[in-house]
Amino acid sequence: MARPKSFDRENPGSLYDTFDDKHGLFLESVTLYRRTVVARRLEKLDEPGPARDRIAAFFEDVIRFSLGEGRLLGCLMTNSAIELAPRDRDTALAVAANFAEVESAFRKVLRRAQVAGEIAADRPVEDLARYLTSGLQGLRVMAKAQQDEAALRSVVRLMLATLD
Amino acid sequence: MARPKSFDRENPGSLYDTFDDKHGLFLESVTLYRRTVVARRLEKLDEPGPARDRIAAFFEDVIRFSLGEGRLLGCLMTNSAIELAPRDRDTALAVAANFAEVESAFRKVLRRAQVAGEIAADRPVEDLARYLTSGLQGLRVMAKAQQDEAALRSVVRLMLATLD
DNA sequence: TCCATATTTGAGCGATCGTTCAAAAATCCG
DNA sequence: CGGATTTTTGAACGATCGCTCAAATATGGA
Repeated sequence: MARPKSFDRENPGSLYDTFDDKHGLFLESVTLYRRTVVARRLEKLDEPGPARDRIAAFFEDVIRFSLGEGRLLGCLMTNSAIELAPRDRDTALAVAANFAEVESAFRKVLRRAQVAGEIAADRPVEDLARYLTSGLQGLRVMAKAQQDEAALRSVVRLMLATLD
Repeated sequence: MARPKSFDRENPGSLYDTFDDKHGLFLESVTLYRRTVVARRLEKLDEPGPARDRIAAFFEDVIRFSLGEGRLLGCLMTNSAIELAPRDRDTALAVAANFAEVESAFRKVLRRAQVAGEIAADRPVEDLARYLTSGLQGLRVMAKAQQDEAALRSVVRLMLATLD
């Protein structure tokens, strides 16, 4: 794990006073990330306007981020799921809770779309929300290997077609 | 990176004679993985029978692997995409080539399905193949966080519905 | 002001990392 | 056989890891 010199060469002690150990510091970082980065992103699904457009805009944002600002780092939750979750129970719990949160946000907007008549009332909202969450993770992986914006957009287009 | 003691405490030299360095060894491992594990899995898409059933069986295999034998390690290509690709050009190239290969295998089976009349001739095979590849990666991430077989299967069900 | 207490500091511990290489052992050739 | 060559061996290097703690400094109360 990268560590700025100011934290471990000049004054590692303060870090170990505040958090118990490296693992504790990491878990706190995950919590902070969820409360800021993830929360902010999910809020976008709640914005006014046609619910389906909100979902499309959400994925458009993710693509832009993945190919731009977040090209190197990607998403901490996706990275943690792949790198840490299988061998670290605490991380696994945090990641599972995060995915549940994302799913919940999708459910909310999908129900809104149903009420607005944009999505048929008999579509399985729970399954669709999970499907979108999984598809989101797929995009994050794909974006790391090929920076082809048009390709990623075509994936999103087919994902959104499932809502019809 | 895990290293069996026999390789680096008893005789690290032989390893450095065979491969230049740790990075070279890793790239050789990726190549071997693609030629064995990935190739074997993709062959399943070529087996006889209705093409759509082949795709369904393929994803069923992936779910079984992800929750069973591969629960801890997962897929080397997915892991490499997330962990290494953004900072290592060689890995990025190998992962991109791998995903292209997966996509190509999906295209092949989708075309077969079109010829057999199982999938409408006007469906965009290229986009669908990429969509399935991305969806596959999504499953691999989801499986690391929640070992819920029914949930993963419901995702696959919706993915396959896109083929209709 | 003076002492007690709290905070900041960075040197440094033992472990492991990626890697090298001299010495020992095995193998080959005449 | 014997000597030259190749292979095997594991000790060890410098860097970095996660982490600790005594000493230096700052701060608070009397």
